[in-house]
Amino acid sequence: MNKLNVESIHVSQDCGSCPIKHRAVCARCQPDELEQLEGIKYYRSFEAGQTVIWSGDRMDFVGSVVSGIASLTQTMEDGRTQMVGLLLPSDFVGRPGRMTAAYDVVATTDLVMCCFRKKPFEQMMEDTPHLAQRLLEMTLDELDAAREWMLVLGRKTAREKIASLLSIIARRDASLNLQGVQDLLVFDLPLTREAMADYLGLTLETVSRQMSALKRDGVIKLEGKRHVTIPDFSRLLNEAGDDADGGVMV
Amino acid sequence: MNKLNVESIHVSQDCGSCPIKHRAVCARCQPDELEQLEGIKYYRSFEAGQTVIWSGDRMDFVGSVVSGIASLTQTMEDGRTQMVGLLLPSDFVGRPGRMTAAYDVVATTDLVMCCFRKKPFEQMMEDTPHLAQRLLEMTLDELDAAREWMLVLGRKTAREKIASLLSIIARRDASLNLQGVQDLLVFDLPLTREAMADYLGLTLETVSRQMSALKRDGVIKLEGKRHVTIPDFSRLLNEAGDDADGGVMV
DNA sequence: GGACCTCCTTGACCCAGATCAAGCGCGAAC
DNA sequence: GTTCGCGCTTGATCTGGGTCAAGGAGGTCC
Repeated sequence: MNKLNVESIHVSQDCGSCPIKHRAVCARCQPDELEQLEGIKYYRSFEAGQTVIWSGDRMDFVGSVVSGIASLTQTMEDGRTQMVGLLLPSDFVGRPGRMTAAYDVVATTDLVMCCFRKKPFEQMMEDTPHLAQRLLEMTLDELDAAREWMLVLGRKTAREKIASLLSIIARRDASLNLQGVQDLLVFDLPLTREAMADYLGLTLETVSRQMSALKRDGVIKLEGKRHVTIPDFSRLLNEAGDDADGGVMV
Repeated sequence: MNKLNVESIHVSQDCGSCPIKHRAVCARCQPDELEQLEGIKYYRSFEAGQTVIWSGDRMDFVGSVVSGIASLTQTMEDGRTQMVGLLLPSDFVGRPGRMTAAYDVVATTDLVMCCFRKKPFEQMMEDTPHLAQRLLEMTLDELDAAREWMLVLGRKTAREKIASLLSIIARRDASLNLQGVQDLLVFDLPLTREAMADYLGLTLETVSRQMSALKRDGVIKLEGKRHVTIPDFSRLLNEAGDDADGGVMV
């Protein structure tokens, strides 16, 4: 797992065969606009655990996650940390018009990013409305997700927090694999217990205990530490404190 | 305080003299675009405590807060509530392209909004890049604020949470009154203890106790329940767990 | 004046989750 | 094989903030 993933380095240079072309910032672009983008783009790969950029660093690119998962993290002076975003394939990194990174960006799994040089990207934003329109849409979605997460952080119990996180990962995983949310869901957790704790505002011990409790109660099944099976998704949603009505896909 | 505020109903119909014209969605619009906006806009006033719109309701307008404060709130089935946004003058309400409201919007103080009919506003968004550009900028700012708040909710102690909220209100109040953040700041809290608790993920008892503690320790002074004096802003920032370096204005 | 709000404060007690600590499982390095 | 070390689990104990309960301050209405 720690040796370099060769496949992820020799990535497609061609937007036409890009796996995220339907959901990324460039999703609305016309062929000529894509061509323009190809001229300012380049790929970067990171191994799990590597830091993509530190908060406060000068940032001369923006980009999309092509494969793998990255996390946005904030850290207080005394070391307390809070994850404030989970970046999945097609998610956008960086902010046009801003010089420096506002958060630490860390590769949670092996990661491939499609980066655009910031200056020309900003210029294109002004010229081609398609880019800005799509970015607005994506930013509004992220804002909704952040607000959803504020409810989790502010008002949910530890058990509900874990169930919320699992249901989000399960739902997204199902949507990546192009299948609806069925009753039976199987996936691998892409996060360590510590990363889960940082996302949920808990300690890793509490995460571990609640995972054990959900397993004991039959809400989830665990093989090893990471392989999760969810026998009844609406049960999980119930545990998360959400309405159990919707297995609605995003 | 509960009787209708007549002044706030007879509001300006003229964008030229609008108090938020430099910061609202329309800030980038050209004179002809403003004229077009004037054609689809109307004002609405609300008394403190009134609900502007309920989550899930059909929403056929978007708009800006002109004066007063509104809050975005999420509620769980069992009644637990979390405030997920504090809307100040110039802040935008609603999401173009979405049919229904995602959150409860409540007037925290007496409130005046400048509303645009949604359909024609969406059309204008497509036609005039200035609107979409400004909205993107504002949405990115809100996303940053939401992420900042995730750190507060997930990792800060009750005392730090209160200090964080007070510093945010103090800073914004200073910026509204067009004065920098000085050492001595005075303002009226626009929130009840309960609203503060809903924002901070605490109970109102804890809010009250921590306010008393901060007063006892000389971090703040209180006259009545709402009138706050901050004798040393950097001290407050310290209590909030933030770097005490910056009295930087936004 | 008194009655009755609403908003807030304070005290006593309790519990969910943090903290501190020990140890397990498993893959990598030697 | 043995020895690391990392990620994780589990137990014992502590504590910050929740819960329950009583009452105060100040405003409005009669």
